[in-house]
Amino acid sequence: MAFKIHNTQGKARRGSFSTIHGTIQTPAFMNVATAGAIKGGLSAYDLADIKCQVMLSNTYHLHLRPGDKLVSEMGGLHSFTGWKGPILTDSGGFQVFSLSNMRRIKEEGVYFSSHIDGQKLFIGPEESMQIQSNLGSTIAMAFDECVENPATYDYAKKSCERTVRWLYRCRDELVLLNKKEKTINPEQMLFGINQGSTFEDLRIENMKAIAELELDGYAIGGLAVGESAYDMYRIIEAVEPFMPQDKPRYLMGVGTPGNILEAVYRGVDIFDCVLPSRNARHGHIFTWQGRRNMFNEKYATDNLPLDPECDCPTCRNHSRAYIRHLFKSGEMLAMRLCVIHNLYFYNTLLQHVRESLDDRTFSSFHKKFTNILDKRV
RNA sequence: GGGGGAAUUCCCGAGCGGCCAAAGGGGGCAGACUGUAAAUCUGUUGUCACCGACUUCGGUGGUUCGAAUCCACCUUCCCCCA
Repeated sequence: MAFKIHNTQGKARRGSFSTIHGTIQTPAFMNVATAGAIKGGLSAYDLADIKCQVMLSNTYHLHLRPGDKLVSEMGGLHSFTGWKGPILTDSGGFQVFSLSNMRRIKEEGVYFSSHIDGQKLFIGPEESMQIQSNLGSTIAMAFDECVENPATYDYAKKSCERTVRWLYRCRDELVLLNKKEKTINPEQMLFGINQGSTFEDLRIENMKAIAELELDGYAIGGLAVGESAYDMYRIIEAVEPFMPQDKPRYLMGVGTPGNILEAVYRGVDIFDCVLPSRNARHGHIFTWQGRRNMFNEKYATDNLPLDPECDCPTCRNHSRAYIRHLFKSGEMLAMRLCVIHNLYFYNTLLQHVRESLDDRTFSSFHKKFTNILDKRV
């Protein structure tokens, strides 16, 4: 079995997930590299320095540019980017949400107008699987609709039933693709995605339906799209009992350090989020004392590292005053240094979560940090 | 020596009698960002007793009900001719 649970504390699970590109220790954070690179100027050779276990890339974006066929010709995403570890590719389902004003959803799939040049393109379940197969990622995500919030009950129900039909098509297509001769990763795995907006009964019904497919893992999608943290935790709690125990559970797009601790506490194993990298580029950093905005005047003559409790390459070498100056001067190094710090922080946070589960101190770790990490200092 | 032009809020720069505490940019200060159309976006930036009042547009003095805007002189800077 690919996924193994080492021990649990309450709902929280300490596990490992083996893939042909290496074993992922869970709970884990996946580092977002939408177009095949972590924004802010990080190369694959930087990923070890930020303790990255898994890289995440995007089907829609790589299909548009440079094209999945080209990536395939270049030997697949691993060869193309130089990252040899596990890669998860998101299916394009999030773009159904984020690019909602330039697409139309039909039963067969989604018609997009390219956000780059307006060109018409179609992505359905089969297309998404074909693209992800060409990319050769470790884990492919099912093509879904990330439903916007708030949604009506009727729309959420219709959408999530369609997403289930799409899931069957994704599964069937991937079985075929994995058997093809020139397939880059013949062992590409598939995760299904739970939807149902903020309606507990829809979420549960949907989870039961997709669990029948016995996929490699299960994700909770459609959260952190504007609903309250209370609703997010409520939905996780509602769905969790119906998620297979022996498969990794991935909460898509979440979240703040506090969100992640709360979700681990409720039984989630894997996360990804653009917050640490995007905020870093905007000068906002995460530390063990809370969040900081490096643009703030108070850091102008502050000679301490970003986080005195951090030993990332940035904190080992540079002061807050210097990094503030780099931002003020428009130096791209500012972004790179802060992205390195924030991702190191997230990956280290999850490492501490794992260690606390190993020695059964997660509950006090959770209690100690869940509130302070999201606060501003 | 002669002729012409210009001085605006931290900076650049609009404004050419009332709708001007004064466009726009820059800079400053602050906020947002959750499966990345984001090195982006938003707010704010004379003072205060801040739904109102007060002091600002090189200086001084005028014209006018009313002036950053018109007139006179002064100061400084720029350009052209000698």
